[in-house]
Amino acid sequence: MEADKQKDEIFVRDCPIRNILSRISDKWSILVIFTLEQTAVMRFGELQRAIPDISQKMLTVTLRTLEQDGIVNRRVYAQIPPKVEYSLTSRGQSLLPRLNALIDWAKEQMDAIMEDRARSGQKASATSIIQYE
Amino acid sequence: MEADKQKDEIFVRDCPIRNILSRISDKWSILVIFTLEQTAVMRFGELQRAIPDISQKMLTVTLRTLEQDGIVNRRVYAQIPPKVEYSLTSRGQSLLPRLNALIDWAKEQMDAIMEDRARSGQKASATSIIQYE
DNA sequence: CTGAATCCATGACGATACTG
DNA sequence: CAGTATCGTCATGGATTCAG
Repeated sequence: MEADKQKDEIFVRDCPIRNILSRISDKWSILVIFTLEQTAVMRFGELQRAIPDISQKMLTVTLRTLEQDGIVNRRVYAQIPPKVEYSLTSRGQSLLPRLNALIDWAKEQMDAIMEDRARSGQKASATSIIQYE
Repeated sequence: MEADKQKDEIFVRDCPIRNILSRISDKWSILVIFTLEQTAVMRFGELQRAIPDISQKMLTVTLRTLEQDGIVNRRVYAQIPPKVEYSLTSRGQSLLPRLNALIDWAKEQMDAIMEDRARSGQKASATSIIQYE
């Protein structure tokens, strides 16, 4: 009734799986989370240097979303020049083991998948930012 | 040297995490995987009925990708009308525990996240396709 | 029944410039 | 230093149509 002009923005299907996956499966969230795992507390500029490919905009957006989801803390110091520190919340830390389980699986399967995909014309240069032991 | 006209399509950063996440974090893959977990072998039409929101195109694309990654099997019966059955491969099944760990976490945190997000104007109708016990 | 092919809307993302 | 604002590009995915 109230949805005459525009479509209903409420979609019937949004299950927990999709909700959580959409939160961490964007382009940069995982990378930020793992970067913060290695260095518990980081300033904005540090994160940017640790993840060279990310733009300021996307780093900001990613951090804001992670903050909204209670995965990272954002601590602002009232000083000039500004100083803002980011760190994982306990919820963010509780996510790590699960994420690691998934990534371990990924590493196990990666070679095989790459071979399977070879004839599909898949690129794979392996310079990764985060070191996996 | 060979990249004069066009940009290099090879991006320096593609780490295993991103590679695997990008494979399962599209809109439908997870849903298909979990649907196939519940009913081991399903025909195309069954999958479509089990996931009402998905379009034929996206179901096809999703299944093709999952097949390329060795996560689902595709079995074609040479008959008219066509009959195609999909099922999880062993690799697909090995993914499930990890995925479940993540989803358990998601369920645990979901309520809290929703409350945190309330003031951000987040929609959340909870009619999910897959039942979580 | 199981797709393939096409067109198109949306939103994610990147580059750049500007600011307290 | 840590953002915000704006704009352009491109991939994702939905609707529709055609086909074996």
